[in-house]
Amino acid sequence: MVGIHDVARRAGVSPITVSRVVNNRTGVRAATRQRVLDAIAELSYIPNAVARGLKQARSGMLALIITDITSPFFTDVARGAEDAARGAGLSLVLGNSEEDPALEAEYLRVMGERRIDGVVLVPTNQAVDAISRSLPSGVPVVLFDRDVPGLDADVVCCDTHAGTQALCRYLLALGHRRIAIVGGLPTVETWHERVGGYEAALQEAGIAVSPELEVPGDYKGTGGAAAVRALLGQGTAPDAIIAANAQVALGVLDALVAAGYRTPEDIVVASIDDPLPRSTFWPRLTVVEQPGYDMGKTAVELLIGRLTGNDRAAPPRKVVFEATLLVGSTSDGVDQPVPGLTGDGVGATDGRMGGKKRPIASSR
Amino acid sequence: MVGIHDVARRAGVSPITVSRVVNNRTGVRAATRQRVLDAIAELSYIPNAVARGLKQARSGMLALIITDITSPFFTDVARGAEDAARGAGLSLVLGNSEEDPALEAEYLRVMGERRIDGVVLVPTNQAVDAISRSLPSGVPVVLFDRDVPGLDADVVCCDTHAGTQALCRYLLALGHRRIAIVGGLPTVETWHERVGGYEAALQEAGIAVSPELEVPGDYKGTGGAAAVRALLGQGTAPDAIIAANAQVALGVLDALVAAGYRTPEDIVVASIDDPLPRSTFWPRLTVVEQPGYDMGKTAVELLIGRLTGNDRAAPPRKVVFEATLLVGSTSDGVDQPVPGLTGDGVGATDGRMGGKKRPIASSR
DNA sequence: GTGAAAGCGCTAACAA
DNA sequence: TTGTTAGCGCTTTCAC
Repeated sequence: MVGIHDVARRAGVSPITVSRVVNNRTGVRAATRQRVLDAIAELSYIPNAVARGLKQARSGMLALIITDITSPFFTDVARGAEDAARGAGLSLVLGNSEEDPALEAEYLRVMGERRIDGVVLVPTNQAVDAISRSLPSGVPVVLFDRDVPGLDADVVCCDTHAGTQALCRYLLALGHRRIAIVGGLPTVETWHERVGGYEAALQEAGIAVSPELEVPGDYKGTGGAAAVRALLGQGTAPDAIIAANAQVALGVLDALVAAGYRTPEDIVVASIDDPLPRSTFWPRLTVVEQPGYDMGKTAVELLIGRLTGNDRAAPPRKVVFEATLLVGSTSDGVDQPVPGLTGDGVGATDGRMGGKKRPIASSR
Repeated sequence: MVGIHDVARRAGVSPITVSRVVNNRTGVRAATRQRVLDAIAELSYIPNAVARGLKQARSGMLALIITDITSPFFTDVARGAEDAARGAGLSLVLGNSEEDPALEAEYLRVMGERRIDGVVLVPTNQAVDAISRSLPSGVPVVLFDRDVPGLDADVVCCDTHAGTQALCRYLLALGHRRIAIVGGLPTVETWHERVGGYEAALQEAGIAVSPELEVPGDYKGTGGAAAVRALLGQGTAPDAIIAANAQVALGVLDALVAAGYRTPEDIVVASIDDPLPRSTFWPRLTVVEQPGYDMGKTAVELLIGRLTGNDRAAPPRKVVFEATLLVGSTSDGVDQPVPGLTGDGVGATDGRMGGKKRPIASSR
């Protein structure tokens, strides 16, 4: 393997001069620079980022650890994170924890040993220990999608409480009274957030909360289908069902069809996150959408802020994005965002983030 | 940052002994090992994989460079690749080329500098140069989904020629005569493969190939929708449409609905790859499915074979997986694989791979 | 504008 | 079973 030394000899300079050229640093005469560039080309020299990383104590890599790589939401997140990382010359190492704390801990350990420069983590409920044990101190962490109390980390998430509340309000406005919410994982904060928004909307409308209409699951399609079967086994069928995420929505629709129900004629289905790319498919669901791409991008940008030193020691920040209600054909004919229904201060814009996707930033 | 030296001093041994303990090597007395482990725990020592990588000239990382991270097929691939990599103690660095040769070259350059141990690459049509220029010689490459002639690399792909042929045969058996195929990217081999299978089936049935029924696109939903509009603008509408991949299928369905056509009553839609996870959604499409998870897993296993030396210098291998025809409700009521229709030797099993997903292995 | 010396943290080869 | 020596390929510090 040809090294910086070989290039230096060939160009008749010292290794450090080659280093300066490779890293585009000033202080090299144009003629010298050209000689070095020629030597690099002639020898097909490829700089060794591992050696550079060892010396500089920076690997140039970030970790992205998510809980479900097949979820369209996290796929969007990964794309946003990737774009932001590449833009800063960083690479993204992928981890897929499958909601398993042991797997999460294993990933954190490996990432720590690889001297990852920062981590975007969708935490399980046992992440605190794993983080402090596995990561070298000083490695910045951005918690994603879920907050974990008692951790000195930035947080990027989406206000699905307000989003679900808006969605539920909308269903109530359509005249539905027996609304179910199904499919979220009870060990994860986001499920309780969504149920909270749902209950808030019911209470506003003076409707009693029925525990049997809140059916948890595992954020997967099978759980959604099982929830529907459970609901239909009860005395009275619901007239609307809110699926806790995209995959659950597909399971719900499948189970409804299998049981002989039509959507939206018999039972309306709505969802947190769109199960289909850009809502292209028919029938369009009414959904509350999280801006996954921008959330992923923002998470990496927060990490980069910590790394480049500007924000190195800033207090932990929490960036909350707004969910957008998109009304589709499973509940009615409209097909536009309905911002008015979001209410409660959601929609406020924080200047720092550009406000494109309406994040609401606040220190914690 | 605490290093191996600090641990050694604390345990009263030499650094190399600590190294042996950390790497679970034999030749350390149990008592000594325990002293070292205690010291590691007391100091919260985290081994530095960057330094180890520099010394051993192995980074312990593989690259996965795909062309569309939002495609459900490649998502499955990533999951399979991830699982295989983790099982071998390797990490996966992600790249998303978006079918852009420049971006692909950039990723290859960065991965080369990071001294990635191997690459799984979904190549654009300009990959040959980028590979030879950017990767240190000796880094094994597995071409994925698409073959690139003249490259000393293993290949993992799926026989979508046969798959599309089977799908088209099936549509012909249902009585369709004006069958279109839409949405693939003409710069990519896989489109021509699929069209080839389509034409073969037509010719078997004695039906002339009509160029206006072969409408390319970009493997995205918008292209599928545009293709449908083009087809409907022609004199006679097709009675069946084969979408070149999952995303195209959604665009096709969307455009059909928008134009007032029903599926399957007016025009039957079928697809290469299922646009929805595990076919849970209704109406189920008739699809030809590629085993993405196993293909991704196999690709990484091939790389590992090259790395561990068993197959280090073996001639390039090509592993061809079989596509499976799954008949769904958009074309009729059945819902099972139809192996009989696959014909032509597809379905043969290669012992080496276990045959679970029926790969057909052959040296090139 | 350019270079010499030193060392990042680890492990291979050899020695004891 | 344990330790010593040397060096992976690069960049930082200081000197010229």
